[in-house]
Amino acid sequence: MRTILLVDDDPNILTLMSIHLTKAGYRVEKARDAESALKLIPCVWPHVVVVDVMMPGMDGFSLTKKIRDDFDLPVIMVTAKSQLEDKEKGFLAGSDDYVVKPFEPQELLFRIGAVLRRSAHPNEMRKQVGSLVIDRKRFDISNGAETLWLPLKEFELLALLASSPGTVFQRSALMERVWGYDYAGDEQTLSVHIKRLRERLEGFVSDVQIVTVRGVGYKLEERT
Amino acid sequence: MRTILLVDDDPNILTLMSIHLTKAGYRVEKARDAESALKLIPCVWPHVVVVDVMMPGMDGFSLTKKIRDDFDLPVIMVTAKSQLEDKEKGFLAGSDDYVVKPFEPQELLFRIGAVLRRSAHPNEMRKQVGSLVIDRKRFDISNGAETLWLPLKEFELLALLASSPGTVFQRSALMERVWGYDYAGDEQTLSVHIKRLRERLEGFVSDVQIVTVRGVGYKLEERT
DNA sequence: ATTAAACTTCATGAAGTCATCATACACTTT
DNA sequence: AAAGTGTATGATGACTTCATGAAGTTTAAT
Repeated sequence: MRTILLVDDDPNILTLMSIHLTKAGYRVEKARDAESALKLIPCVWPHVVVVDVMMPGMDGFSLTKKIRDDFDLPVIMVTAKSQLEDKEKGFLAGSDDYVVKPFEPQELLFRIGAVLRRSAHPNEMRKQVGSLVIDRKRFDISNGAETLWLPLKEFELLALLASSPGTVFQRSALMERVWGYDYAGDEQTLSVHIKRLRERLEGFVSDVQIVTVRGVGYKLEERT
Repeated sequence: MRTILLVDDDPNILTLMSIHLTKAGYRVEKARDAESALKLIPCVWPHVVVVDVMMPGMDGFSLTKKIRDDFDLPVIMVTAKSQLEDKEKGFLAGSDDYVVKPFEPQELLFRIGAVLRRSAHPNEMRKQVGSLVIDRKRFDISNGAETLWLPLKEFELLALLASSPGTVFQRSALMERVWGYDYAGDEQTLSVHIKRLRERLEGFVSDVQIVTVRGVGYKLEERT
């Protein structure tokens, strides 16, 4: 079952959309403002976030950007702002779709469907690779017998690599997604974190390892 | 560089959109109808297809469905049909976005950008020639039984040659695309890499080989 | 304020890739 | 057959890239 997080300051709209989405078979979570949405995301890990632009406090553009930067989840913006420059701001913030109010609830459903079809879900709550289980909700990993807590960066690195085991992630891509696209720090920072992560994994699981692909990046591989 | 395939029976619209897209840095291919679009796709492998709904012959809905089924490429539908049931047909056919005419060319650009950001580009990720499979995602090659890792340059060379088996690539073209258009190094560098690549392939696959075309370049050929 | 943990940066070294050169070979042309 | 051009091959040193250890900085908790 797929979870949608709705963010809108108008409780009527929230309820209305919620009804349609629930009827269509989605699990729906609601937030009245950006701040609570950001707090909610790590708990419910929605598959898509539907964001209203005009809200008190942090607006929809900033929220979208933050969701994309911090969680890399798909976002659909919903708003009465139909100006081209608003759409531009929306897509620049990282929105996957931009729906202008008023719209038919059905259309939102179609668009959610389209976004879900195309999206990888790098942030699944629980992901298993070999005997290694990465649990985003508890923010720890386990090997069946014991659980281990990892520092933030190492956890995110591992979670990202584990989102597609076997796939090589370019160093630049890892940096972008763990540190943010505009991070200007040392290239070697990544190497150091990979090293520490390896040290921790070594004593913890024996059937999963981080492999260096020289000139490209790293991948998480299941040893056979 | 990203390639967009435009499919529309109206040559004016085709030209207009083409100008905007080219200006935005995309490579643009055009087709006047569904049939020629389907023929063109395997040749140019676009990253996104922009499809007009109303066309003589096969319409946009059927074309979209076929593109999704046969090639799994992202599709953006563009049409004057603004009815909800048309949108439904569009999204059901597998469309990734649906833009109603008239629209600002800029908006199409934003939406193409959004779709590209989310798409996995399955065509570029895996390619098979004979028994040889080149996997860009895993950054390795396999012959059905075992997998082999290649150094960066060799892998890119092979991937490029394999993108169009049987086609001769000029030496200059290979250099340009693997080393960059502004590379000023030795001409023989390419020969050396081809040699190493051949050595590795020799023991690995028996039905595919790199053939020298004297005075021109190289091609990847399937031995029959 | 003190301390510990996490994170970043820096310096160094090892491993491996890559570019280059010299030379050998193959095909073409005269 | 000889000269000329284009490609193959082997060897080598320069260069990249990454791993690692350690020092320095930030952050958070006590």
